[in-house]
Amino acid sequence: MNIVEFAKCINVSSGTVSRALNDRPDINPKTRQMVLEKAQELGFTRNASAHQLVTGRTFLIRLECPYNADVLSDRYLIEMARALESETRAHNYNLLLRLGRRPEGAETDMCMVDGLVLMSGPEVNADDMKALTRNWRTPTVIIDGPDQSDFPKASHICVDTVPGVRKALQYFANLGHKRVGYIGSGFPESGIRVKLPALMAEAGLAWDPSLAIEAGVTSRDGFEATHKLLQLDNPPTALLARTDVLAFGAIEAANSLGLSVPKEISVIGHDNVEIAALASPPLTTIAIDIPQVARAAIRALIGMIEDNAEPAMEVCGAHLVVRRSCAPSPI
Amino acid sequence: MNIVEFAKCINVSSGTVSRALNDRPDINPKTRQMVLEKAQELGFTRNASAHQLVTGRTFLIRLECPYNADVLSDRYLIEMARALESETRAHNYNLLLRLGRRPEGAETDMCMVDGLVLMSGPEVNADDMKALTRNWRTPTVIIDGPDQSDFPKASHICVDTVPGVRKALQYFANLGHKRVGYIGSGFPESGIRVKLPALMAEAGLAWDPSLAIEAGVTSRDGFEATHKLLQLDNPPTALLARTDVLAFGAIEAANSLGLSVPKEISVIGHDNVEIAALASPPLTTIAIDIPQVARAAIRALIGMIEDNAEPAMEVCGAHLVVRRSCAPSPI
DNA sequence: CTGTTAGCGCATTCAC
DNA sequence: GTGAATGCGCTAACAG
Repeated sequence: MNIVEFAKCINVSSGTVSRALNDRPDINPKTRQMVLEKAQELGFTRNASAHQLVTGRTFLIRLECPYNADVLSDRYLIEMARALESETRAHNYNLLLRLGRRPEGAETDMCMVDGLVLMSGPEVNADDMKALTRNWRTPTVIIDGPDQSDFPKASHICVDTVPGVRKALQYFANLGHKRVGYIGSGFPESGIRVKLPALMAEAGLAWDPSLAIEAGVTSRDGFEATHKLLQLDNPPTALLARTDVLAFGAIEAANSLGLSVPKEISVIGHDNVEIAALASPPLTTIAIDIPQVARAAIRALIGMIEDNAEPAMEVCGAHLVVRRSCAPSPI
Repeated sequence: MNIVEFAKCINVSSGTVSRALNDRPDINPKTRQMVLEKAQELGFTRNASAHQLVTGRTFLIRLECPYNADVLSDRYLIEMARALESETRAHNYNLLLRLGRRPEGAETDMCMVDGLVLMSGPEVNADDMKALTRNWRTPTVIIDGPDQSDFPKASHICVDTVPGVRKALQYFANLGHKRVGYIGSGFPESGIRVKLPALMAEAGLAWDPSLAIEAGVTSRDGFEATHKLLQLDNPPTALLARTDVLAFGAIEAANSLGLSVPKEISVIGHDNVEIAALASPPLTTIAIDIPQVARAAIRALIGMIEDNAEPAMEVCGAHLVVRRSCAPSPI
């Protein structure tokens, strides 16, 4: 049933139906009410394509993740998708999902969107971005790291882990720890590693380079790094790991040396991986407030779409999820 | 630029352009070639909404996950979304994402789709399904467990974990294990628990009910259950856990009793959680072949959409991902 | 406030 | 093989 048939059924014109459906002011409230009720009753739904054609709006937002996420970012991805979806839905938009790199060229896209959410990632460069946005003709928000790429036409939501690290170190300091070890990965580019001395100082902690050690990615790597660390003459009493997986390895290493976590040694991870809460002990970890990021992103995007707002820029800092892997310093 | 303007630019009629774009036979191949090249050159893209209006097709498929996944199914969800997205894209469709339960009523959906992929889940009932599909007017494929719900108008892809359990037990048997323990959760509804005696027999393993023990969901629960199991007079040499998280607890428990995995005790998990590959030892686990499920689902769905095919039904069994948490029986 | 009507951009007849 | 004309279902502008 189309709008004119439906209008005939209920003895009004198609114009009136359209006004009711679109919540226009120039209609008698009682008429609107009646139309809406009848629509429900007779199961009339307007044809979305025709609506789109004439308004030029699709109420579609596309989420692009143009990289092949490694296992560790899966959690981040699904949580982000979940948050973005619920946020777009709250604004009556639908979320289109596109994962992974696109084969070059061949973009016969049977689908127009009102806005774009671009997740930036390690393997994504400026040209990719430009291609994805078709030269920024569509309102776009980019979710990326603190070193924001320079795309003046797009909104930016920057997720910055440094505040989380800051809180973790402060937390250690408050628990009386003096010697804090760091198990990193990807030295030297790893942004955190270079900022560590300053962050330690900020928390009132002494900085000892021999306590910062590079590991790989598996829990075994964390295990081995921790083994070395704990066999130092003056070992750390607290450990900050670059990822939760490394942290799990660290806990294992401590246990294998007869040290219990958190009583004798405290551990903080990073990522808030799904298992972290279910591990024993439940892992304290640095986490990004994903719903907050999603909220900021969609707010900025819809501002651009609906109110022609200027590109916005917002920074979302990580925080600390306190569970049970930390305790006061034994020393 | 619309189709008629573009046509004028290149001195043909809009009809010809349309024929070229839609790959119709009744056009001179050279003309088609020319039109396509010019379109590329001038950056002409046809308006998707108008195309949709006139053809009634949107090339949109919606993925519905009408339950609030617990952390453990996140991995399953993201992997499934990834696989479905890549599969739909291969067929030139776009994937629309909808997660979580919908607020009842209020379905003013600004969006028409050609097909629906419904992930069934623990909290989903028949009425939910019916509401989501608008009484099965849209081609639908349901991805659910082996106890398929009876929706004759929809295609079904059933994921069945039993074959995975079968392979795990067979694997244990081949390694010479005689006493295999089971750490479950959610007794007695847990389908696997009731089938266990038969499956054990099938693998040539003796069935001892005292070796099947119920645990909760955290790794601590797995730890405690395993502790009990290993202090039996005649303890198992191999352990099958209902989830990877329980398996991690089991490994910890074994270690704490001075037993090394896999040398002295073998462990198999279930879910292929992201950390499983990065743990030490890397965990052997029962996993679903998600890309296979996605392929089957999209194939069935597109058959219904494009060829008016009958609802299909396919079963996808789980398999075993062998890593390094199992070894020959020490006894 | 409501009915009438002219497009929106495209695919698809029908003529040629 | 190609061009011209009709209609898809809706919104918005105009007339009453």
